[in-house]
Order: sequence, then C-alpha cells, then structure tokens
Amino acid sequence: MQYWLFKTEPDEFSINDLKRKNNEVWDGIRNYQARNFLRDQVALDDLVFIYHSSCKEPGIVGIATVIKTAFPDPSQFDANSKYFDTKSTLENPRWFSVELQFVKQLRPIPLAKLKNDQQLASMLLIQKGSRLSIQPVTKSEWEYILKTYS
DNA sequence: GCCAACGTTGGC
DNA sequence: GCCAACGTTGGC
Repeated sequence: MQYWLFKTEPDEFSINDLKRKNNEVWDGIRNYQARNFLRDQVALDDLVFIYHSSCKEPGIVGIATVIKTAFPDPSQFDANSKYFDTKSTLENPRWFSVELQFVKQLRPIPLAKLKNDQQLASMLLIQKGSRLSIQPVTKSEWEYILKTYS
C-alpha cells in the first residue's frame, strides 16, 4: 500500500466534484516527474490525499483511492482540450492518467497548519519551491496527518 | 496581482 | 551541453 498527494485547483475540479461524480480520470498532468509517478508507481488501491491548490485556503480536503492504473491520458489526443499535445501519438503517448474513486471528505487541513508542524518538516509538500502535483506521502506522514488533524 | 522557484525551449 | 529567455506553479 502506497500513499500519495494529488493537487487540484478547486475552480477546475474540487473534492466536491469528486464526491458528486464518485470516479474521475485524473488527466492534464503535464510535468515529467509527476508523469513518471503516475505511469510507473501509482498502484491499484493506493490511497490519495486530495489537495486544493491556488485557492483561498490551500490544504488537504479529502481522500481517494486508485481504481485504475496508468493509461494514456485521453486529453493529449483531443484537439479541443487545453491539454492537447501535438507531440503525442497513439503509439508513443507522452502523458498518463489514473482513475480515482472518492473515499471521504475531510475537514480541510490547511497548508498553514502542516507547515507549522515540526513532525512534518520533511514532507515534500512543505519543501520550499516544491510544485510537484503528484507526490508520494510516507506511511508515517499519512497516519500522523490523519491522527492529528482529522 | 506579485513574485520566487521551478521547468522547458531553443540558439549556439 | 550551456544558459538566457520564457512559461508555469502556487502561496501570499
């Protein structure tokens, strides 16, 4: 069992959208490091913190689970999508998606609280300048955050 | 809206 | 392979 944190802008797709739809193809990831995690490491039944970024109160807002592992991100082939990529081909796709299923909503855990917590000082999310939109969370970080903040 | 910290592109 | 210029992320 592995743990992850996926960022999303709530104006684009929020935890409430995931709750309402139940399942969601996580598309539009256009960063190679994040792509590599999606393609190579995210596994069935892994658990994911859903994180709201670029919003009034950034933070962890819910939990999801992986119900489908890596497949080519459909949006890269869609000329009408803002994620369309002319350099991608069906034979050699550049970008990958996984599919998530809603598990639960959390009382929002603000980034400000996580940043102030010495126990989480080494968490990737807290590292200065870490813009990674798909990032691993350690088992101890996962358990500590849930125990302490939910 | 500002801007620091990245990431990507492309000329050389 | 270097690096300047440009684009993006994301907290504040």
